[in-house]
Amino acid sequence: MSHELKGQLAGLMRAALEEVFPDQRDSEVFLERPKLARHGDFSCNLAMRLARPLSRAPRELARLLIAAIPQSPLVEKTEIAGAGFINFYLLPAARLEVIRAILAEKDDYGRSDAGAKKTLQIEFVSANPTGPLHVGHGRGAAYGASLANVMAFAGWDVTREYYVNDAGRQMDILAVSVWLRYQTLFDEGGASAALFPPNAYQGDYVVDMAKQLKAEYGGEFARAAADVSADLPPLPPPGCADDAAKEMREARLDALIARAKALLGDAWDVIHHHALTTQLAECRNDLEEFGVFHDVWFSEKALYDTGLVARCVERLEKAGYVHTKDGAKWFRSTAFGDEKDRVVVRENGVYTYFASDIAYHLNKFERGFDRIVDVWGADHHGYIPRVKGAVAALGLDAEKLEIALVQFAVLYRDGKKVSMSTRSGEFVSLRTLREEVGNDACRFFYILRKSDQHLDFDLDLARSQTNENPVYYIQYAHARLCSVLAQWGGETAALDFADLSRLDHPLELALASRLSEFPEIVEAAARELAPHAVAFYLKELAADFHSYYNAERILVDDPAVKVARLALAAAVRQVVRNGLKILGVSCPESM
RNA sequence: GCGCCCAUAGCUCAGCUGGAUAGAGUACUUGGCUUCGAACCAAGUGGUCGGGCGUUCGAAUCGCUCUGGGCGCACCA
Repeated sequence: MSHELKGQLAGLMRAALEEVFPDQRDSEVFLERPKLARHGDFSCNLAMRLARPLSRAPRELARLLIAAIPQSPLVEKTEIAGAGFINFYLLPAARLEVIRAILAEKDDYGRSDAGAKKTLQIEFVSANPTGPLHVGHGRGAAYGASLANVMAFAGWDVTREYYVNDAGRQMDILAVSVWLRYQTLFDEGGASAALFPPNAYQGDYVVDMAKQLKAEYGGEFARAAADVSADLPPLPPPGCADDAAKEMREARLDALIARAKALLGDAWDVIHHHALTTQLAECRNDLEEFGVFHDVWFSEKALYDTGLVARCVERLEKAGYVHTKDGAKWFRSTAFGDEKDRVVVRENGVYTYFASDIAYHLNKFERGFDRIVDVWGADHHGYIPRVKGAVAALGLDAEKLEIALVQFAVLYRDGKKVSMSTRSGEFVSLRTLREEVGNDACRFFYILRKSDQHLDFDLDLARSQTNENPVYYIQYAHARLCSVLAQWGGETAALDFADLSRLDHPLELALASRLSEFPEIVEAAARELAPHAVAFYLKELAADFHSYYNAERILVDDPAVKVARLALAAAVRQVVRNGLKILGVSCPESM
């Protein structure tokens, strides 16, 4: 198997090293694939790395090492090149053997046991269920889902999780928004409509939920408009300073929430629950249509209900990391490199979001995962020190927790930035984007740059040039392969016995080498938490195939050559499938 | 002001633990369908890897510094 090729060559080099320079036996031996074909199939820089400790010329060391390399049935020749590279040229048979491995392993080709079946939890998306997912969430969804697939393929036992913020003020704002819209359905004079705050959730989906409530419960939750509006804090006067105005509007919104709770009693919970479950279902449905699935939907509220938040703060207090100041309880995150200490219990006795987040991470650790990855928007990066600090303060191994930051995706329409505020209702939903661009292009576009790179999502470009999207380039290669194999019409099992020595075209050997890279790509992508590497690899694989396809005919008259080329074709198709599956992109047989 | 991220071809971006002449796509120029799918291929034009200093056999990659962008610095979530 080709993945072992690299390992076998490294073994040869190590043997040579131990024979010639036993003192240096601990030096790491790296093999890499040279960029240029005329530098061989694999290259080793060991001689150059040894030059310094041994105080000898690299090329001289390379000569000694090469002389000591054991004979191998894989290697055609070795050479010294450049400053002291040792280049390996493999025999064609060794390069082509990967085809047989792919046809045998099928969907499992590229899978590795690097993760050793250790448990890994990846938490991603975790958007507040207060409205439709938008374009920004889409990137986290595509990244997280592809990352999870890569990690699973690389041998990790992956749990995909969504953290539901169902306990906070944002949910209260949504609930009161729904209720106020509901009120207007029973209010002919328009007094309730005028009451709707500018900082409540404006979207049409809020009105829809209000209508659903009316359909299900009639006027059960309707209250007199005068009771709702009585003695509310005032709206900011015209000309009021921005900061002060914002503060006044938020105070008024909080008063409205308190008023709603007072007027509605238990009915408040019904409305709250209705809004939550409706939005969560929407969100889940949206993600599943996007090919994004979560194994666990974890409720923030449950952390309170089970008392874990309280126990968590107590545990921090016992550990001596909590102090009281200005009536609030602060976690001493400065002890862990944070800029300032952070409040966990407010002056009014209410826990902060941070407190429940500490509890959430404690819960993650208590579930025994070997490794935990949080996928966050990059705007939360300032949050990392306090969370890692809290984990450490709880006596847990903060090394197990990694934060993968995903930069924001900014949407452009007509060359202008599109506003992305959920509360204002001015956003492009993920659903809209998927409908305009298509699921496959959407998944691929999101993943096509590394996660720490800003993503400018040009809607007009994505819409007008979908045929130029690289995803079609790859899918087209797959469709072509399917077409050729279909026209041949034979059983693919027959290809297992192909005489691969009939593949002697340079493009065939190049294609085989490319195929053999796949397991290395998967491993590297998993190691770097970088699924985009798989996308770039597939582009290269597709390019190699298209070149070959245009240069040579597969269905030739000579039966032995034909079967050998079909075996290569089947192997390419298999690897395209395995790669696209990781990325959550479909493999159409025709398009 | 402090902290984190980013800067590579006209544009959009790759570049793995430092490696050989820095690569794709796009745009532009030219050529290839009576032969397995032209949503494809072949060839060409295009670079002070933001600037400077340093580390070493060797730097787009590591360190320092400057410039220019993005984001964050709540008893919000």
